[in-house]
Amino acid sequence: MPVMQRRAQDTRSALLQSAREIFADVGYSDANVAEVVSRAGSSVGSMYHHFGGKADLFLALYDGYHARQEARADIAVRDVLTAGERNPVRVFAAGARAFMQGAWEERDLARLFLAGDGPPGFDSVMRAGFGDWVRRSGAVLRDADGETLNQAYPLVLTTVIAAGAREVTQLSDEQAAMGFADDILTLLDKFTED
Amino acid sequence: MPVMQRRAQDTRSALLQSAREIFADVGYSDANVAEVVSRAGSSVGSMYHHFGGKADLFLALYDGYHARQEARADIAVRDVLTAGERNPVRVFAAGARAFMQGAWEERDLARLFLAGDGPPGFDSVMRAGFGDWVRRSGAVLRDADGETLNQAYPLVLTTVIAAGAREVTQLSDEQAAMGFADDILTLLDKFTED
DNA sequence: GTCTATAGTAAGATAGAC
DNA sequence: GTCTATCTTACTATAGAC
Repeated sequence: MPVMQRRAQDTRSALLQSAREIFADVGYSDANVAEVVSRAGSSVGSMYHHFGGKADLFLALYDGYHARQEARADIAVRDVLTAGERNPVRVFAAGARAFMQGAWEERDLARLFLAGDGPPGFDSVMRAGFGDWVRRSGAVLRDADGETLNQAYPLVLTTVIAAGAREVTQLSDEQAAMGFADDILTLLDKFTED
Repeated sequence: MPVMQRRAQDTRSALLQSAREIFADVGYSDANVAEVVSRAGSSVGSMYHHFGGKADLFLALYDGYHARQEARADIAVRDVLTAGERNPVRVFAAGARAFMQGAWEERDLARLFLAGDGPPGFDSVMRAGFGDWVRRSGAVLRDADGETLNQAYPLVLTTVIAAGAREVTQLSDEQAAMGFADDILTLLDKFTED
């Protein structure tokens, strides 16, 4: 991100905030750019100065969310390692749990991204990025046993956590949400034992 | 479906076939109706006579695919029951396997639907229908044990099979595809044992 | 039922003044 | 950087001949 004047930063932020509200409210395809710029108190031209268009606005929101999610998971993993945990399954679970908790906290955005309504191609972009994270974080699990791994393993990890996150964003009560998340983790445990 | 003259049926089929090819080729959002009717040797007016528009054309393709998938799974379950299988896990697995095999056989369509690029709201429509099937087919698994079920169980079944189907459509070799499908089923087994 | 032609509409994107 | 006005594209829908 290039250095930016104060006013430019403000415009950019206002546009992102407005887009976040409107996308979360009506979804990607039903949102229109005119209302985004209007609510932001900006203009179409300004929006196109800062972003490449509607799709790019959406992707910018995703980039921010994605970065925050990775940070949350990294911190959780670091914490559990600091606490002396060495069981790779439990280390991975700590990251996955933080991921689902983050999805719940930012459920307006998480719901949007997991709903499947985004710009063309977004679905696979998201899956790819998320898959990377699981492969990195889940690497420890693979090193644990020497035998040939079931090739479906990374895919199942990815999908189950993503599905858990999606489900959790539908719950308004935090206790219920994290209870569900823990049920997901219990099931994931069954993969790794025996 | 109302009774239809021969010519009307032909037009309808030609439109569906053309839509199938074009959607599979460039995806939903990049497809345009003009080319669909052109390739079908039909016309815009005719298309609007038979279908409600681009989205409806897409949904009609999905309805057909979905019906064929349910039929395949039902037959597989019936066959395995006829063969004397009584283990509910293996009965369910037979249905799930047929589902993934069907996705591979019609991978042009399956890829399209699982890619996440469809008319607004299609993703949740599909998830809902697919969830119904898993709940019906997976009911046997729940009756098997008396203990309180992990609430994440149906969700995990759904997502893992769907993800398996999506992955399988990417493989051009049938052996590789079904090998992957079996790896998925092996992992699902781990949920139900112990 | 099918076709051509065309009007209407919505929204994303661009140009160029300030 | 920001704005207004305009362009372009593409889907939807309709009218009316055959």
